[in-house]
Amino acid sequence: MTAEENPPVGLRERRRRETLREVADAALTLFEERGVAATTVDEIAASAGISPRTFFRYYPTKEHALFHEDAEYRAIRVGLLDDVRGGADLAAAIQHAWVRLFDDFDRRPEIRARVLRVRRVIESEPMLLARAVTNDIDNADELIDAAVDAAGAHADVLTIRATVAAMDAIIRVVFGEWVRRSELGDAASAGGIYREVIAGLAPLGAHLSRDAAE
Amino acid sequence: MTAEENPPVGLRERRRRETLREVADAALTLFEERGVAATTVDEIAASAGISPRTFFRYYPTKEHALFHEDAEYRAIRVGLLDDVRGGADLAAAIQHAWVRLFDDFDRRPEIRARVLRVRRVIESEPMLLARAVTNDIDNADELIDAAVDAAGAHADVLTIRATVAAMDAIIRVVFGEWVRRSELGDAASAGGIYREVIAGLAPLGAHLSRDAAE
DNA sequence: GAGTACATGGCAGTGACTGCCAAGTTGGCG
DNA sequence: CGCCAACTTGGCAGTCACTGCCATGTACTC
Repeated sequence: MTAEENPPVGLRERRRRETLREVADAALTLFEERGVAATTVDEIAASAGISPRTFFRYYPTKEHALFHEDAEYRAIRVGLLDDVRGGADLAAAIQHAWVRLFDDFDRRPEIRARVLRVRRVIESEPMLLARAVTNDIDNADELIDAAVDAAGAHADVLTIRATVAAMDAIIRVVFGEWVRRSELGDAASAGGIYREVIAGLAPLGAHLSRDAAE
Repeated sequence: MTAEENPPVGLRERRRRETLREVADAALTLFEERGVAATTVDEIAASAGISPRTFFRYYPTKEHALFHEDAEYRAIRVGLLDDVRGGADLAAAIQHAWVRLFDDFDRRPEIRARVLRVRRVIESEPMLLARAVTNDIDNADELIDAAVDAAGAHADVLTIRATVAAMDAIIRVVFGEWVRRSELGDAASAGGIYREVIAGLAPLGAHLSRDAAE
């Protein structure tokens, strides 16, 4: 008996996931080849072997097909939520989650390669960057709720929001730089870039803690 | 002779600016009344007294009509660019520019009211929030270039990028909180919220400068 | 006052996305 | 096995955002 996830995986569900993935791959490839604007939903659907009407039952917009969340990504996110709900320091937990993902990139080239392809397309079109940001915002809301719950009655929601927003912004910069360097042929490590950014931000950090003391 | 801007303001240009503004107002009002998705370009155009075809000669998408940049805003941005090009500390200059704008809000209720209306609509639709972020990113590029120029040969572009991104993220949180509180009937001051956020971020700042020292 | 550059509006076309309906599949159950 | 119910798919028609093209008007130039 091949071990599958236990209860909620019927045969239908597995097919659905396969199709989801195939459509995402088709979209990614076409986006890379001819750009996002020049790719029609009809083409993506044809390339994935489904009708255009069905495409929209899998993804609400053509851009969404690019943001198919792979398993590793999801695992990291769930782990982060657990940590935070368990009372971990918010900023440290976020940092830990991303560093873990970045380390994964260095260890597993096939994951690294796919994420890099996706991020490269994202950086190439402002529209996609916008969608990526809305994704970040959605995820952030979940994280903020978790942190608020963990902090209990005396939760400082505003600070929690600001912390998450700042960390997200930093991560976006890391991805941007990662793509930029890789396009220059530099096989940069995302984790390395992250550490560079943190180091560079030390003066700003000092500035922040000083300002508050006034 | 009424003092106008000197060289590049013909009669045509003035009309254009008026129309730009009228269209933006029409869009804002309709968005507030019935939501962004439920408002068609035809309605906005009709309400502003132009044809739909002409609408697209003023704004590339219906969302863009919301992001009409008013004079105060532009003045602040230009001032910031000058400061940075003049060699001012980047984070301090950004902070200074925003605080100046926030103080303007407290002093001039009509500006405050309009910005608040716009931000309220923005916060109500994730897509608009995303557009706002991409706008910020575009403006950021200009600012980053200025900072890089000012720093000369030994400019640390990555740190500059990260600094600007982090500050932008913080400002977005401020606007979000400002809208949230104002919807609760609380006539909050954006400047006050900014100071609250900075104070709350002190531990994160300390965290950042400590991490870098490791 | 004529000529030119530009702004406007209409028209037709493409492409994203939705609701609706008909046909095919799948899964459960007697 | 056979049958019903639930679900999935694809086609069709419709709305709306947005674009290129062209004819007509309006503003600046000399």
